[in-house]
Amino acid sequence: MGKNRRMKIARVEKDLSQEQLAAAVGVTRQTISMIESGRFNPSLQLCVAICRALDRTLDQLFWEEEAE
Amino acid sequence: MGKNRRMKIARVEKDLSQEQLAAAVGVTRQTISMIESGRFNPSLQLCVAICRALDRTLDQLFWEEEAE
DNA sequence: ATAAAAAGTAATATATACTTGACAAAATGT
DNA sequence: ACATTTTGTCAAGTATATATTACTTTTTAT
Repeated sequence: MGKNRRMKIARVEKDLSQEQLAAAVGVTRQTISMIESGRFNPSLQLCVAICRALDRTLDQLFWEEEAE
Repeated sequence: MGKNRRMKIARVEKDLSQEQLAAAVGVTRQTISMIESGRFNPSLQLCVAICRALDRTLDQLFWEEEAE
């Protein structure tokens, strides 16, 4: 569970503050903050809601290919 | 939150029982059962673990395009 | 340099994911 | 038809995601 830079970038590209994104997906600002800073494990539903708000898919924001 | 048929299909294609998949990802059989039958909201980490065990990505198992 | 907005973080509380144990129903193999 | 494996489901417990409130630090704008 590292930082989620992709999510932060997607949010900034959409010109949303953490608070605005939080309101859009129905959680608090703190929850968004902790997800971006990678120090917890959101539910699938929340991930999907974030993806829809930011016009991305799960793979684009939350999937990491493994090194080989 | 409907049934997750894609996950079940991917599991069967890999010839794994719910119990084997559960062991592979470190949860109980009941948890896998409830995810497949769509009556709860797994964590991102668990979704990722399931994807890795089944050689799929998040989009392949857990993303649904919206109708337009 | 100052003010305002945005973001990090901490403590306590609550909702819910997930476990454990157990039993029944359904599926599969012989 | 029977035995075995797999799956569905329930009740009660534990762990953790998320809320709430509040304070501090950083960023952005004037």
